Amino acid sequence: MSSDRRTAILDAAAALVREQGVAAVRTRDVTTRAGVGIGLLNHYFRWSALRAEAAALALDAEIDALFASGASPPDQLQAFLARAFTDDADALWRLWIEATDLALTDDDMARAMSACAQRLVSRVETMLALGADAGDWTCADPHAAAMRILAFHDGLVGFVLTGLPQLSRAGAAAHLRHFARFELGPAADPGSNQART
Amino acid sequence: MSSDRRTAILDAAAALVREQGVAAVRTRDVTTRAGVGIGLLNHYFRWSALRAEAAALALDAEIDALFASGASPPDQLQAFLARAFTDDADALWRLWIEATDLALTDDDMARAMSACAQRLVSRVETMLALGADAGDWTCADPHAAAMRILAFHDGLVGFVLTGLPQLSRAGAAAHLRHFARFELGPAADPGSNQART
DNA sequence: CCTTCGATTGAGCGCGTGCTCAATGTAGGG
DNA sequence: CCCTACATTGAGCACGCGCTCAATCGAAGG
Repeated sequence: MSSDRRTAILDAAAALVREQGVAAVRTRDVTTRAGVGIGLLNHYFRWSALRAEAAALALDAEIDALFASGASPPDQLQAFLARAFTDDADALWRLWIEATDLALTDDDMARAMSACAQRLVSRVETMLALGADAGDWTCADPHAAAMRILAFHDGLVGFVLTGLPQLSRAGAAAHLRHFARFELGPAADPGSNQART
Repeated sequence: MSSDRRTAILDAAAALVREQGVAAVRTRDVTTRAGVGIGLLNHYFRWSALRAEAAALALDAEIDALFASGASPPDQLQAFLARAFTDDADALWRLWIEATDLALTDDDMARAMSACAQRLVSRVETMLALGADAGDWTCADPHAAAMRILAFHDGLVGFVLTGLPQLSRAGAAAHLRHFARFELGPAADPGSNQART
């Protein structure tokens, strides 16, 4: 089927968006990368819709990778905390920030990001709930706790990426662990020492 | 002195930026509002520099208003917590988010916002330190606490403004109080008796 | 008065970018 | 072999927007 080219365009868009963020990518970048003519992109997509779909693809893939279904809740939490401030995650968070910002004025992006955000919250929420059930930590209200952890996480990521105000990766990571301990109790602290057995 | 017109342009830019954010305002909007020709704006400014200066003006004024020098630390904290999620503050936070985003690619904005952010942190920091000295609450590391509170605050504001993920103003306010209690101890939250919603 | 010179104006330029559309390619049915 | 229908192409269009620059204004000095 000829939708080879269609998916080629979508994949190229997702890859570029993942690498450079949503703001920097142009239609011509996508068609060049996909090896097709400019017209074909507009035959299959509107740019705002393609851009939104590409961003959602890239982010969903990342979210899925982060919360690997096989891992135990403490391992998932550990992965989440560790992944937050590594430099190879910069492009990802930058994408998140730019997409969020675009969603303020772009309806397609708003729709796509709404699903993404929903998904992320529910992943964190179920992780927290499962961990609480398993006795890994205590968490009275998983949804509220997920919202708080994500809010704090977003704030810290913003500081690290923009430098407004300046905050080192190590400092941000320490703050996030500090907060996780507060939310989930001392048993949940994965960083200082693996005391749990 | 002819710099009447210059300051008229700057004031018009600051007012527009305050009302509509940095992303939506155009050079022609500013010259129209200031009642001058398009050429005069370019005679006195480069757009990126004017936009950055206008944003800094608007934000600095707001920061100063928030931390009125006469108020006691607990009053200042209450004002900060209360001001976070009123609807008339939406435009302000939207401006903050857009300016932060722009700073990623615009050097002028990055410089201006760096000073702004620095200022905000130091205001919160001294408020926390003064309150701790006065026995209003306990705070071992005012700078770190200020960074954490602001990070959490930024994250919540982002959620409320973008709806990604959805979060009510009331929920956000409750979370912020929750966090303040975590940072400063129970003594810091006058409304904490029935704060949970 | 005239001259000079900075302040001021706005039509128009340059450029980036999403998108159009007539032209061309190509595969399948008759 | 033609015909039809869809895939594909890319030069060029439309539009927004920051910025230029020749022209004009106006006040101060002589």
